[in-house]
Amino acid sequence: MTKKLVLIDGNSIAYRAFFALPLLNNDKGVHTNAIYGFTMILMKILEDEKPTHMLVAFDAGKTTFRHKTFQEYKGGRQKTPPELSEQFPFIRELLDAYQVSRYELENYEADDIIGTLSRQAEKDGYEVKVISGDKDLTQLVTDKITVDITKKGITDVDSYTPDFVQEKYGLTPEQIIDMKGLMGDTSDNIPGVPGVGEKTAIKLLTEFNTLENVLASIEKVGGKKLKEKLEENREQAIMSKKLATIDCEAPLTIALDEVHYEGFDSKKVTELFKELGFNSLLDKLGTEAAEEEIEDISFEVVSEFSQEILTDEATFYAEVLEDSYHQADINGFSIINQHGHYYIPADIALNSSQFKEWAEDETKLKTVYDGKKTTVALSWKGISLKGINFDVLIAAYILNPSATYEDVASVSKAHGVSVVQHDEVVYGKGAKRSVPASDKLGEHLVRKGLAISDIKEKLINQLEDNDQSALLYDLEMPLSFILAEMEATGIKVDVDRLKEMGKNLTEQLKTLEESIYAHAGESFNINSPKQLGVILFDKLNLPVVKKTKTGYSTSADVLEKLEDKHEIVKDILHYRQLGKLQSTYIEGLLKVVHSDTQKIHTRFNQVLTTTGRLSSIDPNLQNIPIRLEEGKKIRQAFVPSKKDWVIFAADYSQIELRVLAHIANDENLVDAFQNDLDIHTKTAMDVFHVSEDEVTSNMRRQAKAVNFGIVYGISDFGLSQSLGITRKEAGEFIKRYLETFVGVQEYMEDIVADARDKGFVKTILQRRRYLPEITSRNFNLRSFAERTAMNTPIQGSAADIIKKAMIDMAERLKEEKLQTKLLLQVHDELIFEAPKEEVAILEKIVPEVMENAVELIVPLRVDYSYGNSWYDAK
DNA sequence: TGCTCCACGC
DNA sequence: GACGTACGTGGAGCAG
Repeated sequence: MTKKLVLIDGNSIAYRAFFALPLLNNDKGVHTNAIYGFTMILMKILEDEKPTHMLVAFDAGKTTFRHKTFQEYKGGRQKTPPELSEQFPFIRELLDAYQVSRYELENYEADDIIGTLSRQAEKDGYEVKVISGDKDLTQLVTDKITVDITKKGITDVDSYTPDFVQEKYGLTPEQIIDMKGLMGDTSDNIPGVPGVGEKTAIKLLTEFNTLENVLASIEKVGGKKLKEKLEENREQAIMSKKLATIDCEAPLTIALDEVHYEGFDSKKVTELFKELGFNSLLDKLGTEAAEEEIEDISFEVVSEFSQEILTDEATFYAEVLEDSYHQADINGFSIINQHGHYYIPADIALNSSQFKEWAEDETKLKTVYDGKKTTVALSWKGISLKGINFDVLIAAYILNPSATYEDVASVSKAHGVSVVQHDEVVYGKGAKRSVPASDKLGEHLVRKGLAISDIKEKLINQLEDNDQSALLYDLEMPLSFILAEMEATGIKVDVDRLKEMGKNLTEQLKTLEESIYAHAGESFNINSPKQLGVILFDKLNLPVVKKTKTGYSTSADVLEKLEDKHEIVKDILHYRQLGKLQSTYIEGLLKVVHSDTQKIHTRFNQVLTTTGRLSSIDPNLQNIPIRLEEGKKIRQAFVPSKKDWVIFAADYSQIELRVLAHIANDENLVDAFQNDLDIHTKTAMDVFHVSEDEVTSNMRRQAKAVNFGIVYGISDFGLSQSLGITRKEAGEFIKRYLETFVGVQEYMEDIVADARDKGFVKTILQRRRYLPEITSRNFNLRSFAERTAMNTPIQGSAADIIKKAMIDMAERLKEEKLQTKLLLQVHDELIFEAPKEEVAILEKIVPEVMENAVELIVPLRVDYSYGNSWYDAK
């Protein structure tokens, strides 16, 4: 058996873990995030790599031999935060419990220890794996030495092999140090050659191979400036290279055979986990031994279908690599069932009537990952997918809406299954993204199928434990089928109308542009905040109201304050407004209209927001203008898809505040809604202690802003911004509001306490959001978590309600045998298209269904309207 | 290509 | 007392 050595860059991994995770702490007030992250990585490595030898290297002390070469080496670094320093002793203790060797050496960095040992091990025939967060280590890569560099998360890594280095940089691993010599490294304060970045360094090294050769052949280097820079910084480059070079002959006092890994001391590890409060890891520790890892997989490439493949129950995966799945190619399928693992090339499936029959048979049950995507992609191929009975993606989202769901691997790895690689690894990214050869694609798709099928049971159990099964089966999954239909249906756009508006805008913009240039006395790019700032604040000497990180702020609220100071300002505001309409809405929408049908097909992301709301992309149809008349006209271009049909829109009135009234059971608020009062006026009356006819429009505006703040969980600062008052005044408002609505005040206090206690908050339909930062000692993090605790149940329950309404509505439309189609959802609003003759019945059933989606202690109210376009449905 | 600024909706 | 303060999508400019 080959010997396998794993070397971990201890400091680097501890840092990565510390910054990647929120500042957790255990019941004794010890911070544990770095320890926790370190443990996760350690467990993962032991499981994935099964090393025979292992060592964790640490940096020793502050100075190393490199400081003799360059005093400022690693200068300007932030001091290690005390919250991290205090965790190092525990990390050492952890390693001892795991019986993993650790080592540090005076005057040397962890890099040098790792370099020296990896070279020795390679010579002795070991396979070597290095784990770090520092890309410098990639210089060590050889056929036998692989370096894993952590990415954004903590357990997610890029594996650097010679091929990977070649692909990423176009260089050999040895050339990494030449690259550092040229470009320097700001994090280590290595200077390099000024003006030379990664691109230039790679170009030079591709041509000249080494830094020394570059410097010896300066005359051959293209570009006069570059030549000069290299000439001037010759010494500095050589020194930089020397600094970046890992010493592979450090005088270690430890030998390879001393770092043999024999397995961990489970008693000590358990004890330590208990002390640290790592309960989830304790569970994992227990199950780990039982779990078998699938290393190699086998599968069959299907060329013809049989009963064996198209079974009554299966995991079914369809791959779509294009950005959008509308009218997209499907690149292949996989099916996992009791008989085996199958890869089905796209054309085999799509040309098979047996496959179509199976896909459309609702008694053939399918476990999927992203059923909506699968359904829509297949619907464009004339296949109406039925029988989905479990969606792993949605289940994972319900269990934790705060995680990001990028591909099957990200979901399965989060649930401890690692049979599948990330799409980026298999397909590449950016310009390099491509479909691999059939066998590689097939294996990847089968692995996805296996991962989906592997995590299913775990997800089911967790949902059951959390009382969230109904949320999956009765709300989110049925909703996904409705969304699929909405997306596939699309909404018709009057292209000529959009173009006409565009022409009009172009003219207006031209006029404004001329006027602006005349006021400025010169022409410049009005769309550039930087150039605009120079004109307004340097040339015209207008007072600076606000600055951004990079210069003057020119945002609308700033410009509004300057409106009466100079005529140019009004024009700029107008130019901005129209420019936004032109670029985002006219040009943006025209770009995504399907030329054959004149329809727009958005995609709703059902697994993105932490509150349970949907989002809409490509295009975003949830932010079409409505506030200002000029923008609202865009809605005239959204029309019914058939002659004699109308657009029918219905929206909930004040749904979030009604939800708040319900959850908080606030007597005053409940009373207001039961009597159907104007809630902002009522709020103004109570907060300002005046009668209804004494409420001024300004008082109502302020009350409205406070209500808005409550709904969105903004801070006193946020409220002060939206009202243009001081923070203190805003705080005063909030205080008075809470004194008026005591039920709300109590709710706010209780929900925060509850979140602190349980670690999460939930909505009326059991949607959860975890708030680990609610116990943070960092004021910002904690305050944010507290506002989130107050806000998520409100916004999330409102999202639950409209989702439920969509399901009930689809059901009702079917029952009534109507042709009406649901097209869009905009958070508290549903937009349909309908034949004129169905309007009468819609006027009855739409409000009825929406208002009765759930029962609250206050009534829900729905307003509706219809017309020849979305604009007219107001 | 990735970041910043700005602006639209709820 | 400071901290940096609903969320989401997308376009334009700009630096490297």
